[in-house]
Amino acid sequence: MPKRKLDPLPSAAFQILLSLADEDLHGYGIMRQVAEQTGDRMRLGPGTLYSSIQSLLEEKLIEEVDTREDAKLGQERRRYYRLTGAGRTLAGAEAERLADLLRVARAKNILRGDYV
Amino acid sequence: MPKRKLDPLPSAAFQILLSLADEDLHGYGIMRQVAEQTGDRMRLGPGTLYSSIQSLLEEKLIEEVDTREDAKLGQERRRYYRLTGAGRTLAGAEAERLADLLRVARAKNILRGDYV
DNA sequence: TGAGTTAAAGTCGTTCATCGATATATCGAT
DNA sequence: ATCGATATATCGATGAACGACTTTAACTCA
Repeated sequence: MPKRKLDPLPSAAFQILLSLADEDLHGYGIMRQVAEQTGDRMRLGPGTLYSSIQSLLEEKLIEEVDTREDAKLGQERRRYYRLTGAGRTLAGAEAERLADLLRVARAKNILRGDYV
Repeated sequence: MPKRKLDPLPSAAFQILLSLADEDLHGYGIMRQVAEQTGDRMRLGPGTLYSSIQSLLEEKLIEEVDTREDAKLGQERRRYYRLTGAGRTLAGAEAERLADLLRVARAKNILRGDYV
């Protein structure tokens, strides 16, 4: 049987899934969204960005959406992406995994103990 | 100025720091502790384990402790490691970073919203 | 109008993290 | 005496991440 790629989910891929959780975005928009979402502490360079998008598409965790309704000329270069059901599920599982890790960290007094 | 290694902190390295947060352990013990800590969802193979230990030592995030007090014969092969102050600080910073990510995930309804 | 900036998608090569197989040796139990 | 667990370590392959670079188009504004 063919081994699944993106297992474990690379952190760049998780960032991308997160950024698409509440809105469809194009590549460049994902870049900005990730930077914003992490308070600029994490940036996706084009290398990581576009190759991650490629894998996510292959695993059908995101899909490209036709934006014919975007009638603005000069916007055709944009390629919008949307989270699939599988993508949302996987992002949730990854978030749970991180939450477990944080529980461990808190139990060991690595993190101050207030609500995360 | 010389660029710091382990920046960003690889997830295997974080796991190791976590496993050392409340007790000194030797390599093999770290393996088992990581597996236990993550409910067996994450395992460190020897390749990742020993090369990560190497980098962590170089960056003085962990240190080797002489276990002369362990008088048991036949245990001399064990090499015990301990978290340094810098290691604890860095682990904390990484945990904060993950906590931030989880806040984003929760805000976007990726994670069910109870206390992590 | 033309210059510079930002938006946008992408390629390429390098470095580094991760993994699994393999090696080697000791220990405890059967 | 042999087997499985303990224990440390190396090696080679794969793959993730990064940054430099490229190309094209649109926007700003002097």
